[in-house]
Amino acid sequence: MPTQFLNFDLPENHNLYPSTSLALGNCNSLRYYAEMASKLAQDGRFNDSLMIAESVVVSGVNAVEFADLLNVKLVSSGIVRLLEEGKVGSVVELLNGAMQLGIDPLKLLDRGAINSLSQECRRTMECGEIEEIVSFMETLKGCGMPIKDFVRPYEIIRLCVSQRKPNAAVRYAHIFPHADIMFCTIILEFGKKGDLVSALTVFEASKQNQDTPNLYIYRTIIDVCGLCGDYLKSRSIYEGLIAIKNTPNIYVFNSLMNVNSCDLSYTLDIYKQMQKLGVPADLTSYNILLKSCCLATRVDLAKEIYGELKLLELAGAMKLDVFTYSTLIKVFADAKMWQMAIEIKKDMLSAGVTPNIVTWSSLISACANAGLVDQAIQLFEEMLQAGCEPNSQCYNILLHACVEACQYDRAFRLFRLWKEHALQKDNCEDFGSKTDNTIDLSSTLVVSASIPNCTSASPRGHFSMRVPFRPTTSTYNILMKACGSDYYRAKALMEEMKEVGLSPNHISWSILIDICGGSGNVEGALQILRAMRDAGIQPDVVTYTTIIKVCVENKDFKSAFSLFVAMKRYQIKPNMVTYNTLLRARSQYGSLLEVQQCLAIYQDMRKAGYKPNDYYLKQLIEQWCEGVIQNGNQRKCNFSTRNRTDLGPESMILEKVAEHLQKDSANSISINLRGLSKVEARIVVLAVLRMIREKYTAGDSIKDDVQIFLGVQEVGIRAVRHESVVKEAIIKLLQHDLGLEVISTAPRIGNDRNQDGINHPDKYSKVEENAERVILRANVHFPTRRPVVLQKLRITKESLQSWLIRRLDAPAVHR
DNA sequence: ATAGGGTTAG
Repeated sequence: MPTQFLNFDLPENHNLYPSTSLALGNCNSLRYYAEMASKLAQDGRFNDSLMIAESVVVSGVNAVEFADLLNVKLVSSGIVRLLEEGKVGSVVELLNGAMQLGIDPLKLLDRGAINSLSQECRRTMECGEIEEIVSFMETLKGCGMPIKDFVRPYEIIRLCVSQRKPNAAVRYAHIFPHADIMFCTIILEFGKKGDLVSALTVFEASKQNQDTPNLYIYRTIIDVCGLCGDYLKSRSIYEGLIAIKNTPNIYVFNSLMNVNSCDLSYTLDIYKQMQKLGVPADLTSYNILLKSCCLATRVDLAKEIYGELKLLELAGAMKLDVFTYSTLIKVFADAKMWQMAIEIKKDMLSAGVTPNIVTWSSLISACANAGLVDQAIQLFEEMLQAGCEPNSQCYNILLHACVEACQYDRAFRLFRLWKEHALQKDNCEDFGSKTDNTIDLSSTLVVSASIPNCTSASPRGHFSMRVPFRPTTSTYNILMKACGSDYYRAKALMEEMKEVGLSPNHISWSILIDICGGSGNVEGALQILRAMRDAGIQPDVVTYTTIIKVCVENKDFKSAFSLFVAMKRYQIKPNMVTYNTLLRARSQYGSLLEVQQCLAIYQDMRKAGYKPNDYYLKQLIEQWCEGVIQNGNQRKCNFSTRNRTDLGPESMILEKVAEHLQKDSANSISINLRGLSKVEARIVVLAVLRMIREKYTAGDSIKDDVQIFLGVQEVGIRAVRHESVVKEAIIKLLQHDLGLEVISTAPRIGNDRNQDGINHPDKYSKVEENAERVILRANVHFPTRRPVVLQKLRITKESLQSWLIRRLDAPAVHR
């Protein structure tokens, strides 16, 4: 018997040894202890109450028998009181304690207590104490309470998601008998918030106590990868599934293909894998493949798939649906093949598939992309006649069609028409109820099918239908584009957007910048960029590219470059368009700094993984380098036509030039021509000379000879020949074209037919050539015995100096 | 349970 018992404030005549008396089978005693426990609970002394219960149970009494004798009202009032005092912990202990003794905690609770518990749940929820609420839920669930009635599971999940608490969410999921379903919901919710890290945490936790993977969860996390833009992650999740020798089902495959639809080759690969694993593709699989073709602009392949699908349909194995046809229409719409899109529509109708709003939108978009506004409007009317209600997106496509075709007035007329109808409707319904002058465009409007300016042969419809017209931010953005160069009109539209309760987004601001900058107002455009930031809208890569374009167009290269630096500081990754906009800034290079800046951008572009395939840039650099040779346009022209064929797309010339122009010219200059072709070597040498000239003009003196490394003899006769060709060309360039003094400072290898012969007797080279053959064979076993002979040229300091002075006397042509 | 349409920069 616990000694604490003695300290209790017990009623008179109590028996300190319940077990003894109970052993005597005294029913009254049991009733007595139950009452005592109840009273203690009423006073909030749960520990003591539990102690009695424990003793009773230990003495061999059935817990249920004892529980039946407890006074629910008393116990419940104690629970209510403690909850009011905020002592949730004690209540939890009581409930857990009862359970351990085999007493159903539900038997201790009346309606009032349950209400209090429910209130406590709500309070904890409102305080956002997610860990507490989950613990509480665990207890309540353990007691067999209907926790779903206390707090809706979705609320708890949302709280976990907003607080980024994946572990709490996992604990909560485990409360449910079918935790997997909860896991999916949770993963998806994290995904919708873009929190892939948390989603993955939940995913990993869900794998813990599972002998076989739940494919539903796998599918969900793959979808979430797509939602969060990390499609590569979805691949590793799929590989994880394959690694544990599990065959994914069609849902996993379809999701994986969908998430990776931006990569057609991968999608096709997965398609093949599923065939290999014996998972038959369904219509969704094919629809996703079509989507992937669409994204990859592979019209041919999409056609092929369509052909196969038609065969399958003929065989009765498939029934193409509205998704198939809509996607196909999109394929052709994007490819500007509007007739084909119309063909698909015919196919669809004859197959008995009804076009829906998406199909119609894609069809309208097909005409829009082809610049056929009348056709687009005709289709719009046809859609209305078919009883299909347009939505905002559809309106936007139509407006965009007008804008693309530069029919700005028409776009505004359509917009005004739709808006007026909305107002009419609004006035009819609650006339005079509006006190402010804001326009509620969210109501339904009546639109007549007869649209102004419709020159097509379409029937002037006398029907009208109820059409919801809700302009979106997109609608206004398109209209802002329709302002052409009218900056104030665009600005007014942005104001109107705010008045109707829409928020301008980064696109709206970018358009405004474009329009402002289009009129040559660089400073104004820069101001808008600042205003945008002040408004809390973060510029994106397009915003920056737009404003860089504005600067470039107005020859403000300094601002363009500093904007480029700024965007990188804001961790906005430039893309191909950004780089090209910057690199195409100049039609000719002047200063060394300009060239260095440009090459830095070029190198950055390469580092970012963009293919440097810019002939224009190469041409500019070559032009700049050639500028160092003054005499004769003839030679220059000659050269530029020749080198365009010589510099293949693989040429690393810009990289090489960049490398040399970055060198610190304060120290001695050296030029490394190893591995370069004749043409490339020429450009690099000229680039360095031009740099020297620029630096000299700026006040730097010539400190040393310029070293030119031609390469190391190591590859064999062929390489030697090639190198001597380069060497000859460079010597010719330096001596003949530029009048510089060149000294060859290394023992020559191979048959050099050059005339400069300062210190190379012919017999020496013969010996070397013979030695080469021998060494090549021996080299396999004794690599260290291979002689490494560096080919080197040197331009003397003195001749450079006199060259530079000559330069100054006769100013350069290319400036 | 999976899938589809609109707006910005070259």
